[in-house]
Amino acid sequence: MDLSNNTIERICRIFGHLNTLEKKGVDFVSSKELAKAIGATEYTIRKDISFLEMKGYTRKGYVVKSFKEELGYKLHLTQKYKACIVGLGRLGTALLDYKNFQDDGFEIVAGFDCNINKVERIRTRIDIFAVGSLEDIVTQRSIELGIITVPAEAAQEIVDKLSRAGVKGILNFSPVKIVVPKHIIHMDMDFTNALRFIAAKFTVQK
Amino acid sequence: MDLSNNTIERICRIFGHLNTLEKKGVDFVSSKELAKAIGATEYTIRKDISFLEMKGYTRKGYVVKSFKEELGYKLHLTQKYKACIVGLGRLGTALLDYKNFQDDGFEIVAGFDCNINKVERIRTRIDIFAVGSLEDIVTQRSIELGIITVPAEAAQEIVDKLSRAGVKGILNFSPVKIVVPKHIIHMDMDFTNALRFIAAKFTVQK
DNA sequence: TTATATTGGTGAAATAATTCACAGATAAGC
DNA sequence: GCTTATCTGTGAATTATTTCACCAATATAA
Repeated sequence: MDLSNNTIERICRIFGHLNTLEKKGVDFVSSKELAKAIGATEYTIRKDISFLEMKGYTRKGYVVKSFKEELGYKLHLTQKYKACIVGLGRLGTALLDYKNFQDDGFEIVAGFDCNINKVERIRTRIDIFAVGSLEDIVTQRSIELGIITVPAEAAQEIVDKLSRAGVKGILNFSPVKIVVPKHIIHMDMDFTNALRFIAAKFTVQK
Repeated sequence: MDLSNNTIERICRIFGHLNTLEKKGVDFVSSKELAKAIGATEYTIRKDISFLEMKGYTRKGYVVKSFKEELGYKLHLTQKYKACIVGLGRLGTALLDYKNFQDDGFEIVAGFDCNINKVERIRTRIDIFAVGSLEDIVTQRSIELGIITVPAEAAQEIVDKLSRAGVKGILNFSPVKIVVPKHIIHMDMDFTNALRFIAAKFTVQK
């Protein structure tokens, strides 16, 4: 398959919404409803779905349960993923126990920090280690995802460690551009830039 | 001005990078260097800059200091913005003290939670209130930005309160689509969807 | 049973965004 | 002082994305 980032992003949101609908006991959902739920047009949603070669039913829409399962299968969202968090400041420790991750099949199985004192002090049921043992632990535990919550100046070093340890994806919360090998998927979550974006749009509207 | 979201996003990142360069004492920066620093092509960067009707110097690039100032002025990123955080769970309290916000001119001036006990328990220098007084406080203190870190099911209610209280922008960390009046700018930060996106790209590459 | 109103699927059209190509400018080197 | 290499600015070309238009299917209602 050969999908654009926009399409993948929307499909992932659709998957999340289907979860919600399933819990509510909804059986069918139309492209129009999906579009409204994730903030897109019905045309775009139908095109996205057609890229995945999936089918709905005339005058009824898509069957929530089977549609979600097929989507999950095709996008590998049904399986569990093991993740680790590097940098146990306020944000990192908050994410250690972030319930939504666990609910969605992303299990945090380790936390790392360069401050040994912190490693001893944090109270959590998740195993905490010094950054020095990152590569060993990530390899041993077959951790596939790295979540980076270290300060900007340390981010690239952690990216390199995670890359060497063999993670397949990185979610970067530090506010700098990181350089990541092409075969590793990564995404940035820059809070400050998000606020800047909002502030800029106050005046520079499209 | 009439800029696309992509352009605004990149320009904001450029602004952030110019800050870094200025602190390092760098005087000039080329479109190629900027492109590398924020992950874009030099063509795109130059186009973005041309939309803002700003000029660089042949064979030297852009003057870091004045360029940053002009950018900050044009995009209203130089002024201070007052923000509040609604929902003081792990993430919300982490953001209360998020240093990068303050450094970038976004000042958190209030926190809100529906749990009164929590309001009394949290130790921070920022004023904490019950959600019941949100509209009053936001209005009184002329808070322009609302940061939402409540659970999914409470998010829309908070959006409505913030809207009535007159905020100009909303940064939404809850994992649901929120409905926001058109005149209010908003942006979503959905961590779980970010992980989904990464996992989906493992297999569905573009 | 028939008509009607919805709903999906999809090629084509329209828009949007990015990249290219190259002219113009000029700092640096010789 | 002349040449050259490099850097910006921008119209044109290309590529990507979204929207539209409309057919096919079918549940629902009359």
